[in-house]
Amino acid sequence: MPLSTAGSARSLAFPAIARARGKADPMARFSLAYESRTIVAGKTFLHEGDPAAMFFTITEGTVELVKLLSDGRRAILGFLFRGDIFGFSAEDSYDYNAEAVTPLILRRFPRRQLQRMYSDFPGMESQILKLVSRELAIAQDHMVLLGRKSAHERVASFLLMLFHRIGRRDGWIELPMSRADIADYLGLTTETVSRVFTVLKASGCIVSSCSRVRISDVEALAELAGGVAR
Amino acid sequence: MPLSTAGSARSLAFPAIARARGKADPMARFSLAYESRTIVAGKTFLHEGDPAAMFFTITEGTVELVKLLSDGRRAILGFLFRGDIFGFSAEDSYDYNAEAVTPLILRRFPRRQLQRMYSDFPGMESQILKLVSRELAIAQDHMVLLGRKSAHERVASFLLMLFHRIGRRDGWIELPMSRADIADYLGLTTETVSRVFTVLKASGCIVSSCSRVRISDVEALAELAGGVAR
DNA sequence: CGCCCCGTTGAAGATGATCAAATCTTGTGG
DNA sequence: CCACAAGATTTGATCATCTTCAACGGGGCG
Repeated sequence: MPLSTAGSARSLAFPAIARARGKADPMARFSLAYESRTIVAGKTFLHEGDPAAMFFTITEGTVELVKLLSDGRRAILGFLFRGDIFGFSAEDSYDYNAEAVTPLILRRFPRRQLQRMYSDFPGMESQILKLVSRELAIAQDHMVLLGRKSAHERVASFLLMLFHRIGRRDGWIELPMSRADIADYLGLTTETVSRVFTVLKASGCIVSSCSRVRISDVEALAELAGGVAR
Repeated sequence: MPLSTAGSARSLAFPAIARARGKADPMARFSLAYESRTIVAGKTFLHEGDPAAMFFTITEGTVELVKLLSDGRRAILGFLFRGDIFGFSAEDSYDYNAEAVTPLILRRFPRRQLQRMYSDFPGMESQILKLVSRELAIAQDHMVLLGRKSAHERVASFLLMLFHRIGRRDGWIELPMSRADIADYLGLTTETVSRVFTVLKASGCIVSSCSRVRISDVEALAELAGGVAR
């Protein structure tokens, strides 16, 4: 059972689950609740305000978490990839939408079993806590980006993040999301994102067609991205 | 990692601790670790990258969590008030600075006792998890603000948040932080913050002197703040 | 084949930043 | 208690970045 999360969490969640699995009975019960589900690209399959009955892991595909303002402005809180887990909430209802960026295969679990899981599998709750904490750290970095970085820095940071998350060995990144999605994630417009891509290409930092990017000069890009102080 | 908080933390952290306290022995041991400490206004008392040995609760005063970019740009992740708790981390080191906005009285606790606390006091870890989850939800709202709201909307949202957190019965809010702090929190400049205050005053939404604000027209301000869609 | 959506590019405009200076606060010492 | 200095806030003028509005081209899919 794939419980994991952004990047490094993968290495944390799996051992916990594996350990849990060994203990047979309660986990077997839990496993029965597994439900694999496919979702077409573009579908909003989880709505803000809905009772938070399930949480999910991504078997295949890319998800985006979306918040909307009443006048239609859109903010993307984050992108999620294979192995990531989401749908937890302190509240009884979701507080964002989740959309399928690509066709999805998800597993979903009833949240009401969480409490039982916690007591049945000591260590489970710690794993979840670590997961959420990491999520928060990522959110904080993103706040710095949104509050203080220029358009160029935002796009550069985004590409480096993507490369780190889903970059392939040969250096290419497949972009599952549209320019509009990138813009809503970075607090920019599609036009600005597009223009920055053009500049980065012209300056030799990246090679890119529409849905693929290769970072050809990591240092230059990292320079552009503007790191945090230490 | 960061368990800081806002709003709801007050209602969570203290009861948890209080309940724990009742249980005598292990908690007594824990209590011995309590250490009250005063800190002068303006001091950075917790540094990004330092080993995360302690976590804190605020007995009196206001704290800000700060991230710096290498060129000096500053982002404030959040403000913390009496009763808030912070300094948790998924990592072994803090990943932000904490500064005293006002003179502080803090209690600090050794983080290495957390694990013991969790096992000694069932329910404790759940409280912490809830706290962090709430923190994350707040961070997500702030990302929407930073990514998609105008200067006016940001300031209006900020004032409403402050009123909700530390507003007094008579409607006045004491602003413990400077315009520069507000700017770094909202992703603006001090000049812009100041100008927006001026406009809000002129339009009759607020009454304000330098370090005090009264919201005279909550509806108008809420309108300006621009809520989330539902 | 043709349509439609997406991405790109161009031109003009607006919001907020930057630079500069005046005014107000606050804390200190006489 | 007052004067003064240092810092914070406000205001003004100008500028830059990014947005908005508009149009064009290309690729995928019916």
